[in-house]
Amino acid sequence: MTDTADTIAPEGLRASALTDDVSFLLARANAIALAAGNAALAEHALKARSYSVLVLTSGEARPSQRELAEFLRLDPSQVVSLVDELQSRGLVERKPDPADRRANVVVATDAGRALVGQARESARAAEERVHADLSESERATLATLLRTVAFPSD
Amino acid sequence: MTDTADTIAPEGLRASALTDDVSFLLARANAIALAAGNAALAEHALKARSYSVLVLTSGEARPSQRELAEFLRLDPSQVVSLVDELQSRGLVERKPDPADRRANVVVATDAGRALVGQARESARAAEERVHADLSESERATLATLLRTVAFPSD
DNA sequence: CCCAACTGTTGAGAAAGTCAATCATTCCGT
DNA sequence: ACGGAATGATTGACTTTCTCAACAGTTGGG
Repeated sequence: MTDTADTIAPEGLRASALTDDVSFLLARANAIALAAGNAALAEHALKARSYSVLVLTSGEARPSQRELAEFLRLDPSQVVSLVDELQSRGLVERKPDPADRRANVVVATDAGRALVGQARESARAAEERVHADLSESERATLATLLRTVAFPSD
Repeated sequence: MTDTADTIAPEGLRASALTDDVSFLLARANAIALAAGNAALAEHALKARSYSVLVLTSGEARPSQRELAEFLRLDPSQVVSLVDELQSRGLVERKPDPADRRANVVVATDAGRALVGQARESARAAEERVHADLSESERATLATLLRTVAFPSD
C-alpha cells in the first residue's frame, strides 16, 4: 500500500459522485453559459436578465409583469426594477392592459427592438462558443430535454 | 367577438423566442432543480452548495479549497465561508496538505459522511421529482450532453 | 537567492433574492 | 349589486450571494 493508494485524485473531482448528478451539471453548465452570455451582452449594456425581458417584449406576446415574473422565475419586485431600468433607457414601455387596469403590459420600443436585434447576434455567438463541443443535433436534443425539465407537465 | 388577431398570447410566452434559447432553458431548469434540491436538503440543514462540498469531501479525492472553488465555480472566499460553516458543525475538517503548506485539504468527518448519506436520499428523491417527465435513457443522455457543456474540451 | 505566482483569508461594496405590507382593481358568491 | 377575497404592481427592509482588492505565508523558477 502506501503509494498508488492515494493517487486517486490530482484532478480527481471530475470522477466524483457529483459528476452524475444532473442538478449539479445543470448548475455548472448554467454558470458557464451565464458568464459567457453576460460577457457577450455587456457590449450592449445588457445582462442575461434584461436581454430576456427585451426579447420577450419584442415579440407579439405583450406580457404583463406578472407573466414575465412567472416565466423568468423572478419575484415580481425584481421585474419592477428590471422594467424600471429598461424603461429609463427608452427600450421598453409600460402600457395599461385594456382588459385589466391593475396590470401593465410591457412592450419594447423601436429602440428596444433595434437593440435586441444586435444583442441577439452577440448572444448567439456566445452560445455558439459554449456549445462548440456539441453537434447541431445534440444541441437540438439538449434543448428538447431541457424544455421538459424547465416546463414540467407538457 | 373582436377577433382572433390578438389571441397570440394568453400563455404565449411559451412560444416565445427564448424557448429555443438553450441558455435560457438552462437557467430555468437550473432554477427549478435548485429550488427543489434546496427544499429537500433543508431537513438536513443543508443547501445545494454545502451538500456539494460534503459530497466532494466524502470521497477519495481530498480536494483543496482551490480545487473546490474551481469545480463548483465559486470564488475562493465563498469556499472559505462554506467550509467554515461545515467545520463549525463538525462535518468537515481542514487538514494541512503535506505536499504544499499553503493549501488546506478538506475532508469530511464521520459525522459528515453519515449526514451526506441521508442527504443523498433526499437529493435523489428531489431529482426524481424534477425529472419525472423524462425516461431513464433520456436522463442519461441529458447528463451526457450537460457534461460536455459543463466540462468543455474533454 | 529573489522575485513572480499561488493559497487561503479578510473585508467591503454591489448585485440578487426573499418577504411582508400597501393600494388599486377585479372576481365571485350570495 | 354588494362586500369580501384574491390579484397585479410597487415599495422598503432585510438576507444571501457575488465580485474584488488587499494581504500573509509559501512555493518554484531563473
